[in-house]
Amino acid sequence: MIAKATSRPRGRPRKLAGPEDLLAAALRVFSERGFAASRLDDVAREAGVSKAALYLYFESKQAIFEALVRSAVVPNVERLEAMVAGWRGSAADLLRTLVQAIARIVVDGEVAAFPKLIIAEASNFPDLAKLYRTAVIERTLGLLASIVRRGVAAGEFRPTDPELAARLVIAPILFASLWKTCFARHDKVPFDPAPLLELHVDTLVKGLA
Amino acid sequence: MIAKATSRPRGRPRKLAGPEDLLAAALRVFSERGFAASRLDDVAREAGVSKAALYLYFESKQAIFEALVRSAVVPNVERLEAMVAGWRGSAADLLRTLVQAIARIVVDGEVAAFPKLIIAEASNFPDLAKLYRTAVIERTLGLLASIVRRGVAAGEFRPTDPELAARLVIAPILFASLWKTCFARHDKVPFDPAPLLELHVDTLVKGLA
Amino acid sequence: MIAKATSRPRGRPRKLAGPEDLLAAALRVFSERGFAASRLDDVAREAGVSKAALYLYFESKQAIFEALVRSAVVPNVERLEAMVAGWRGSAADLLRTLVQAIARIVVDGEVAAFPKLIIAEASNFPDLAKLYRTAVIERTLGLLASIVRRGVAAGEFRPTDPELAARLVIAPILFASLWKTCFARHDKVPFDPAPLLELHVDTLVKGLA
Amino acid sequence: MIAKATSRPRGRPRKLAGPEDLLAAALRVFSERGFAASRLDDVAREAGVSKAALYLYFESKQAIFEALVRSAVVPNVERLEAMVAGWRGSAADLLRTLVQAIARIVVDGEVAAFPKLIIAEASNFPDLAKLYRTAVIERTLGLLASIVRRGVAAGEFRPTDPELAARLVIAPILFASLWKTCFARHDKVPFDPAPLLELHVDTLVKGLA
DNA sequence: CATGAATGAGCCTTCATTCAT
DNA sequence: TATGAATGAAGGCTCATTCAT
Repeated sequence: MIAKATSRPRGRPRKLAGPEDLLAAALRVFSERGFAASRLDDVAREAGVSKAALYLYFESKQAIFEALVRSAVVPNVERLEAMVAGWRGSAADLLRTLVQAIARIVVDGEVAAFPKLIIAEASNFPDLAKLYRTAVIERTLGLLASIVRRGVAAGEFRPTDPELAARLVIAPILFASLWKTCFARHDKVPFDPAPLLELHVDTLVKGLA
Repeated sequence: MIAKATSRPRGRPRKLAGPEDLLAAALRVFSERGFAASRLDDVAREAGVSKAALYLYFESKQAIFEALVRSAVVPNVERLEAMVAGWRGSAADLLRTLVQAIARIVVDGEVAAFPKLIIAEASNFPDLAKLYRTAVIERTLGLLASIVRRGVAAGEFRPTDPELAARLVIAPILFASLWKTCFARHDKVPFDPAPLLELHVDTLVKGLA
Repeated sequence: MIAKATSRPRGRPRKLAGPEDLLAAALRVFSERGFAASRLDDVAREAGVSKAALYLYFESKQAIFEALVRSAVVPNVERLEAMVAGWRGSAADLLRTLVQAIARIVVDGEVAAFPKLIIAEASNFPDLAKLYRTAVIERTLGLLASIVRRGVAAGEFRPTDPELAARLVIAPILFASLWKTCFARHDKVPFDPAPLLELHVDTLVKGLA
Repeated sequence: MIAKATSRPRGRPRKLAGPEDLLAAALRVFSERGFAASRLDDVAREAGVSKAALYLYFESKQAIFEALVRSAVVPNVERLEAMVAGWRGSAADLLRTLVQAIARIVVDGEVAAFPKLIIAEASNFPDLAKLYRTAVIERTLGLLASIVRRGVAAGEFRPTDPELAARLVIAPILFASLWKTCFARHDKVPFDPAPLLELHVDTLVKGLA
């Protein structure tokens, strides 16, 4: 939901903590309307600033989007990588944990709209697509592949192409994210990704065993 | 091939058979650039027609999109339903066959861009999203759910929520479609969905057993 | 003076003879305000068209300017060249005639504002400056130099660098043009270029003898 | 050198002596880009000062321009007047000397861009044009006219309208200044005003004799 | 005195849509 | 039926100008 700008006393006083507030506003607006359909006016209003103020911190509309990817998405990937690096249990358990962690980010988190955003704008902004692919997708898939590889090495899983398996792991999470951002609005019973992903991990682990 | 269904007088080479050619052009253009970024100029030029001519058959840009969904996607669903209705083999085999059939449509077919298109525009055109959901997604998921149900009833699969399982079936196909339309352009080795989907069915059937 | 758009019945009917009307309007507006300060809104209003209509015929504001140079200035140079080519009298007489002809174009004519325009925008639009220089200035100077050369050869003038002399011929005409477009507005006695240029030719011819 | 007139306390290296440094910066920037295309940001950066600081000394962008005319141009006129007042030689020699003096200012000097600037902005800033005309042009023309008058009175020149003759004197200098600021950039052989002006004075003196 | 931060107004450009023919 | 010509409504971006500090 897009707020009507936090009421501000009056006049000029406005201390912008920095670009972060603007990015937060942009995240909300882009999530709601998509990138192309978002007007900079909307972003500015959402942030409680003038349109021109956006250009104090960003060179263009697209630059805002790119900064958003870097600031809001990439850190999450790093958190996931740290989690995997420190893991000591079985590959299956790690898979389950990771799936839930990713889902918390990409289905329930504030960046839930990103997959949709990137998919929508990939062809119009190839640079952005490449950035997202390199900085987010490939790193996440690599993480998942490494787990599968670990499971295969440990005899937990049957021999399997880890790159393909990684995509199988991601696919239902992506599905859940997209469902939520595109269709959940009209669901009769509210969409709950948890049982879906539980069944997903169950089935996948069993299927890979 | 789109737009070949409506019977045409045969014989006299018309200037314009009707809306079908326009839709075919729109499909090509929308697939290339996305809906929002496609200019009606482009569609008209691709169809070899004046821009104004589009308005002889369609009320608006969005109406073209909607007609496209109806004409290009819905028939595919009907073909799939027919295939399932006539099936006599095992649920697992049907699943495998159906996955391949869906992938042929949605990954290799000319409507491969539709998932991306719908995802991109769902929030801007809620009516369209609802139409696609009702006419395409839910029918396809229902189809898959019925197969799962059949497999469970036959003892082929362990007891499983068929609605959830249906989503698990679809997810990697959707992934493949989106990958192809959004990222495959920059793949170093050309993206081949076949092995991914094979592994998918293998794993899923095993996991559901 | 910029008119308020010739009253037009009402509604949409408008037959633009072509880009010429737009260029004529642009000439008036640019002459009045200069290129940078002219808004496309003004040009459109002056032409009695919508702003968007300008883009049916020209790619950008600058393109309008360039078209203006080509269409409104270059033909004049060609007329001058023809006049010189056909001349049979003395060099001094030709000089006098040519000075008057140039002045009629560049001081009294509708393109009187061009020297000012080009001078004002030369640094902002180097391409345009180069075009004008090549297509107008150098050709005109070359014309004048050829006359001087002819006069020197005929013993009418003392030996003189024709390129330099050509610039001396032009300078007062340019002065008159600029004075008219920049300062004449506030003259107490209306500015009349004729006696100035007469004295100019007299003095110059005598000085070159 | 601009902005060196107002006495400064001597000794303590101040952060900002006052408006002079700002004007010097403005002169450089305006000369480079022209008035309209110069951003106050550029002027401020060139002066090593914040944009807001400009408003401590000047009311508006235009006010900076006006101050520039007064501070950078007018003193030059006064110097010329002093030179003429003290002259004891022939009118022809004075003419020659004065032409060179003016050219040193307006072709080679740091105010070389002023004619172009004034010409470009005359219609947008009529007040400025009037100021320049009164404070610079008319005084300089008056100076030249007085010399011509002197030469006519002394029998050195034939009877001639001194006001017109003054304009003939100025015209090639103006030409040289404009050529340098607008077109010299693309000259194949570097533009040298000296021979042009030498020929100018020679011819003119001979023509007026 | 000096500035960082912010803004309002404006301009070029685009595009879905319409109308006269 | 079909179109060329035209437009209204926006949207991204710029910049002179102004406060609070």
